[in-house]
Amino acid sequence: MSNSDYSLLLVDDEADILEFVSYNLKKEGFNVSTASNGEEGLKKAKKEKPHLILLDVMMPGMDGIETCDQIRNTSGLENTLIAFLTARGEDYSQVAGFDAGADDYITKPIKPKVLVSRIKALLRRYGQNNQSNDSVQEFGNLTIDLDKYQVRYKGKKLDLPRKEFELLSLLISRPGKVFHRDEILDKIWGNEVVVGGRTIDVHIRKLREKIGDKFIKTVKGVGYKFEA
Amino acid sequence: MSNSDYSLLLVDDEADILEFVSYNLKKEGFNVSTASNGEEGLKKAKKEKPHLILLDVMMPGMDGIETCDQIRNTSGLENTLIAFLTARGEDYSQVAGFDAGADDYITKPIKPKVLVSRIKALLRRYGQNNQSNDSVQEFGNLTIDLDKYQVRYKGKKLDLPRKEFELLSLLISRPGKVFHRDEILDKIWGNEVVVGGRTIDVHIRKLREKIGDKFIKTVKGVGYKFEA
DNA sequence: TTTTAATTTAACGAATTGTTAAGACCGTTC
DNA sequence: GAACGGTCTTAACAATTCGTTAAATTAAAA
Repeated sequence: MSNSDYSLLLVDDEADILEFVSYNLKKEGFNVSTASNGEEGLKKAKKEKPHLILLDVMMPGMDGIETCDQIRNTSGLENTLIAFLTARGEDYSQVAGFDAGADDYITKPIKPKVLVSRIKALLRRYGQNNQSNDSVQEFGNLTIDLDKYQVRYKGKKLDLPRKEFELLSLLISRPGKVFHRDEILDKIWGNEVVVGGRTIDVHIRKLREKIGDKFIKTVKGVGYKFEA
Repeated sequence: MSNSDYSLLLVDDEADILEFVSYNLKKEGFNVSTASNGEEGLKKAKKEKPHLILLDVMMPGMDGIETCDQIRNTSGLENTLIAFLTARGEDYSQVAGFDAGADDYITKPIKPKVLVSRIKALLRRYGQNNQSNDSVQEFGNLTIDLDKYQVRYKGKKLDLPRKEFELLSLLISRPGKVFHRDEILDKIWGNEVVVGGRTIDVHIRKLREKIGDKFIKTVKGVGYKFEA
């Protein structure tokens, strides 16, 4: 799972901080949305169901602790990750924060890199809990499972030899994209290995033998591509 | 679930801290065991399988980061919670800590109440999963009990030697997934042990001798996988 | 048509894994 | 502490699968 698979909600009343933190998180690929007070945060949380909510503690109106409480009591958000992000490092509020059901309590100032590390650590566990380890991709009657080195064609299991499997994986990694012969050699054989000019073709042949001619297309003079 | 249902392992080279922290955690009802260096910590972790490990970063010999790495690569401990507990608040080590797979990074000095809050937060969210593990898995006429180091094949009890059992457990931990030879060596032999190239095969052979050829499949050039 | 590139086949050689047996190692028991 | 039993590792060789090449054939482009 990459960062772009996760959505974060950032709640803080200070526009500067909102912008600075949000900028840094977006740069890392996260999907970030923001709210400038507790009420708005709660509303957006309900609507967007983000994976993680970053909450400022001190806010006018509904403060962070209370917002956290409300979130925890909202059906569908009981298990959302919540981290306080605050300038106060006092014991009282930290303990209170955890008591309100927070998963982390991060004190400002904090460098972006460190913040990102913490967020990743939180999400890492989250992703595990909601185990959906799908390394499986489907294209019509063709299924490929990267982890299991397993290809299914028309429901039948196929055990492809390594090079064939890697070649297919590569093409599938970006469906539609044409991979130049050089590129294929680089990625699968490595640039120090030298093989004859027809080697790729033979493997393509064997693949087509097994999964039919529809998926792998030749682009003459250039290379091959996978098409769904 | 109360604190007394959880066991913690505390690893620090300073006896004072070990005693102080341990005292405070015990007072809260946790089952606490201690180790005064990385090697000892790793050993105890393997034996006791605690719910959470508190690791000092700076230690003579194997430091916290390395210890964390090793723990993460130990079969059965991949998902154990790890929190660094350190006097250093530098960015580098904090990021490095999370990169090593830690779940929290706590900087000293910290008041006992706050520490307990953090620990509770960690256990609250993630401690549940590793609880009440069935530890018994069934695949047709094959049964494996992780806790009891016990395998049954066609109703017969099999007492597998340790390495064979660990190898089987590893493969079974993610049925279908292909484990690369490197990966197997890492997880079962550890990355500092060097063994010959045929060692894995021989163990696989012995396993197949005992549980038949149907379960363990070879993926040539890659590794092995378990299939139900 | 001529030329160039891709496909297909079969066969060989290389690389990987399977198998067996023997010895090293370790803890236990007498 | 000597003998024993089981485990782990290594080494040597066999078996198998895989990858590559070459050469003939077909298809596409100029």
